[in-house]
Amino acid sequence: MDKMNRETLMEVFERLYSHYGPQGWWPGETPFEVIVGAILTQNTAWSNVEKAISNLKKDGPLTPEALFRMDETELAMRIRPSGYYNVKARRLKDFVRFLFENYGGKIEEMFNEDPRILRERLLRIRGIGPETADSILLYGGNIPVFVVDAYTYRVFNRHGLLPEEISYEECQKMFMENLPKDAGLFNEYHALIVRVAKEFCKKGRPLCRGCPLEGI
DNA sequence: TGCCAGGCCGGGT
DNA sequence: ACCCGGCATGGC
Repeated sequence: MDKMNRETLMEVFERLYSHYGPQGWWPGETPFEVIVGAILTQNTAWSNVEKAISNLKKDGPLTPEALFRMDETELAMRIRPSGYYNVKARRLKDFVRFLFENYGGKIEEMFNEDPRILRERLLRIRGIGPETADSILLYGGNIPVFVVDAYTYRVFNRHGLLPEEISYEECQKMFMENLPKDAGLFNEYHALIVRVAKEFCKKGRPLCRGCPLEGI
């Protein structure tokens, strides 16, 4: 079951990359927009997040200041298409408050923080768990941390590369200890996993005919 | 028409 | 340390 090693991990990447090419993640114009998207996409289809972000930009650029000023109820109404809009409005407000209290509302200043410390602090914000924190670090700050998500488990488990019962941290460690610490690589790798999962690794479909990882 | 989507929290064992 | 219900919209 667990035949994970450096060679396999790189082989998976090579296959996906040569099949799909670069994915150009994260979809978002600014690091702040990436962070907003990371929170809004929790257990939610990206197409819904796009509508929400579009609503947020309706009358002005999407900046920390704009969200800081916006009434939470108004914010909730705007992000309604992304689902869980009440909890997500609070999560966005909590993050922005954190940003202003600690880094003067400046995203660049936040990413000047030691990544290890920053991850810990992000995790203490309500509504930011391991995946969201790591997405913020990697796709917002270009910091080399590997993002693990439901697709990662499903793809690797279905191809017999990883045991089902494995924690987020363990799974992340597996990737990071066996791959060069390269933000560009981690960026593409995660995006490619999402891509192949959407096409060949849907829930309740054990067979993946034509999957680029077939027979690995 | 139900199931699913790039999670996370809080309360209960 | 896990387990589970709750949170909610839009697409297929």
